[in-house]
Amino acid sequence: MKRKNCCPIAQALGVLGDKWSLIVLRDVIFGKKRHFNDLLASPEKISTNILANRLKTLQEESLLCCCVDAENRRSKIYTPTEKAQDLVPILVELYKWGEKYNDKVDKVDNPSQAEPF
Amino acid sequence: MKRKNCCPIAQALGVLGDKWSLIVLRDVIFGKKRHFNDLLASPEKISTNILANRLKTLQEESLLCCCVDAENRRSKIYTPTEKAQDLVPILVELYKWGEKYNDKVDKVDNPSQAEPF
DNA sequence: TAATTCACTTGCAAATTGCAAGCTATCTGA
DNA sequence: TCAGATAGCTTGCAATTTGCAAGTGAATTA
Repeated sequence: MKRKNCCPIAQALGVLGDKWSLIVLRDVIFGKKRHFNDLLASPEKISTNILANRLKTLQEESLLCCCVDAENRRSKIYTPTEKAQDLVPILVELYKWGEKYNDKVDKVDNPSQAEPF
Repeated sequence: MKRKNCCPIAQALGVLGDKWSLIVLRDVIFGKKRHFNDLLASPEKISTNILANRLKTLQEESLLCCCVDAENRRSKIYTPTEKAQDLVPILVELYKWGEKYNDKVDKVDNPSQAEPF
């Protein structure tokens, strides 16, 4: 979704306004997850093709950088850029809003998954 | 996208994490747009079926309420709830991030559309 | 060297989006 | 009063995106 000549909100949403980008960034920024399989393991259950695609586009948007693990060359390390770190206030506000309004969704049904993420 | 038993960020994104919901809410909250055709006219060019669908789901999520205009009964008035007003900090942070990182996208090509939204 | 692991890729079905046209109830002007 | 015009949708259909399962190839470990 290209959004030229738009307000900054629409421009931000052009990069972040999909189902998965902010979930991946949450895990990289707060969860300190660095590997493909770490990111796959989050409770939202992203599928492998979507994750691979999101990692690609997030690199194209300069939100993640990727390097090969020096000690295990089949493993790649994804790290957030400063541009991604600057998403922290957005993620914090999303957290606060989600906590205020959506946090009563069947906590009881499966308490074993009650951890934040 | 139902996101039970998830962190508040994922729960918030379950409601807001699509291409259009936050654009519509931006126009209702900041643009003070109240009618279907006002919302259709935003520069992002949402189509009628998507707008109708979003207005429906945003009502189901208690983010908008809808009433008939007393003076023009074919017209409906959509107003943001308190739950929607509480999205202001999220929209502000999105604005700031979008302004910082994505605001250099061809301003020159069409300066007539340089207004925020 | 055989099995395992990591990071994907592929194929395909289902869901969502986008575009254009049409529809119904209300309203406005002659 | 009655022929447009207008507001808010709905419908049909093609294109794009998502989701699931299975498979691939290089690197690593047993």
